[in-house]
Amino acid sequence: MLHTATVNTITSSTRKRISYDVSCMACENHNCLIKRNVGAFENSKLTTEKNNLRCKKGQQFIMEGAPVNGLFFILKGKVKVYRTGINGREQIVRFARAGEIIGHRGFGTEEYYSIGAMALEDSVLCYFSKDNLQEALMDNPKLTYDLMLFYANELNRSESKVKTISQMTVRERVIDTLLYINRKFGENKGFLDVSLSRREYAEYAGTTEEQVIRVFSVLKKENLIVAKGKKIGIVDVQRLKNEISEHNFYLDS
DNA sequence: TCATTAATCGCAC
DNA sequence: GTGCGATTAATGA
Repeated sequence: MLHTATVNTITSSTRKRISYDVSCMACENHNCLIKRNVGAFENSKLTTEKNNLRCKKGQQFIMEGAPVNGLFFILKGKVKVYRTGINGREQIVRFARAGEIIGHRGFGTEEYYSIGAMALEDSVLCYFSKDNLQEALMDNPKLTYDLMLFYANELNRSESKVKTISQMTVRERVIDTLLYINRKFGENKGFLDVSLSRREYAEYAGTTEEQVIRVFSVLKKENLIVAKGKKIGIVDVQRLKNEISEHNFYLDS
């Protein structure tokens, strides 16, 4: 009755919702834009009509070409955002962790998603309808400003990624990818705290799976990384950074 | 455990 | 650098 009383707007299919279907007020996720500004709109429709969505690992929750009705925030878990290229090859646009926004480029004038999104592990998402969010943005400059900062960052990163892909060698692109993953997800017990396939590294770096494998095994020999199956660990972040910054392409983002 | 799936390597282009 | 196929390792039901 207290904070399980959400739902009944968008999802017609009955999903099991146990915990995590929590109100924004009680939310623990302080990275979240909504949470950080929640005081301003305590009982607005934005928070009361929020939906929670549970995604299993590998589950796609945004389909390319689907109409945009709202935005997703990650409450818990990790997600990849990608675009399908010409020959069916995927290009991973970015990764996202708890507190980040998914599907924001579709916000505003665009009617359909130009990207797809998939959970990399079991995740919980918050879904806000476009209308409610628009209303909240109109009323809360602080929220709007925070969102703008987020957009600015994303734009900056995506611009530097263009440079990365067009001007760096494969080895450098793979290193750049590793550093990005490291910045984004951090590490745990010496390994990057996310489980990605070689193919996914390749899709982000803009190469093929084989190239990633080759670069990985070279880096292993040079004692720059360690690899145990899917788990990748960076031994010496600074040396990897140096290798890229020599070429002046490294941008912290 | 066994079957499926991913990682790796070698080789041709 | 890229792409294919065979071999080997890892994962999960």
